Amino acid sequence: MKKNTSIIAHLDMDAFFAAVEERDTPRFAGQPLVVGADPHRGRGVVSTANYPARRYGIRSAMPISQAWRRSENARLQGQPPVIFLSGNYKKYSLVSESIMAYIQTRIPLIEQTSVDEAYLDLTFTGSFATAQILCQEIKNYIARTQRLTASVGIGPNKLIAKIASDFQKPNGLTVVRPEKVIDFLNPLPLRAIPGVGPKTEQVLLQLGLKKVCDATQLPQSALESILGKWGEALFKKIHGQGSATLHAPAPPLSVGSQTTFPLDTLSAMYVVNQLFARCEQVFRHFNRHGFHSFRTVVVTARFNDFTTASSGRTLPRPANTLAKLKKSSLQLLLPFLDNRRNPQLRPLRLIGVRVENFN
DNA sequence: TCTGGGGTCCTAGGACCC
DNA sequence: TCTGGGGTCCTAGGACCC
Repeated sequence: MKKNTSIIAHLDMDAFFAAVEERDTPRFAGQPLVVGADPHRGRGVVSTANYPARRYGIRSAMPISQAWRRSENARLQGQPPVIFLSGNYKKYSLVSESIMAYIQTRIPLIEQTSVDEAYLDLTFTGSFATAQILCQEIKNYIARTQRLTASVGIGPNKLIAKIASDFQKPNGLTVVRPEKVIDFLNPLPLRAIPGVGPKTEQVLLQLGLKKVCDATQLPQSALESILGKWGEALFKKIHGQGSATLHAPAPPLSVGSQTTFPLDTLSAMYVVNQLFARCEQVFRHFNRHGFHSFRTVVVTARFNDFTTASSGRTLPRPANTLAKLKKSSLQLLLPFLDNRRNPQLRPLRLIGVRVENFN
């Protein structure tokens, strides 16, 4: 008798925030568009670039000033400039809720991992062919009712589904049957493996490891000696092993808030006011989650050279008042405003506060 | 016109305890 | 009559993800 294979899908909305804006404003259709920070004021990054903007080399997390430069270069060459929008996150989350609610009417078990992504357990369909039809129906529904596209990957576990959803973006539907997993992974760059970021990629490239099939030549022990415990996890991933278990949403382990100042500063009054505003925000969220107390407070400071330091304290007993949060975070902040934890008295560009250890 | 904000997980050293 | 050895908690930093 054949072993029971799980069938997992990963659904990922294409350029979600930008696609919603494009949909809702007809004159934006087909134009390069970026949702993110205001390129004319302040500091920040690209949140989402639509596909025309990506053709200018604009990517998520790119400094908005750099995106602006790319837009200007394109404009000087007679191409349409980028439309920059600050984003309406309430709207995006309503669109997301509507899509996820529909999916739940079709599929008993789903795990939403962000505003625009979810895993779907399609094992109940009994075959990859039926699962594919169901996913196509969901894509059709999203296209018809929301005028948005999603990319879907289907595989025997969450890892393969996730990689597959990224394989043919946008508007893709990629099915990787269990017997095709190795062939699917082998030619991919190692960067396509979730968890391999810029640093790990660099380490692996130095060793001549560029593609998955380069790394699968190595025994697990070699990856472990290169990457430590993460090497063991990576070994499993490049061999296609992953979990097929979907998880219910769990309460957060920490709640934080941070802000980058418009200008770097060492003004104690300004920074303390900003810190207290972050404390109030954190305290609102802490209460909204229904937690009774927190026991650890962490303050983060980022200096004008972009180095980041944090200082935390676990209280002798759980606390649950805004006053206590402000008092603790102020004590943790002060060393960043003088020589104790800021040797050259570098101006601060960011301050943040986070609470952990809930009850 | 340098580099957001909200998170999770892992590591490593020191304190502390039995 | 040189420095045991786990286990757990705490702190700081870093990689990564959306």
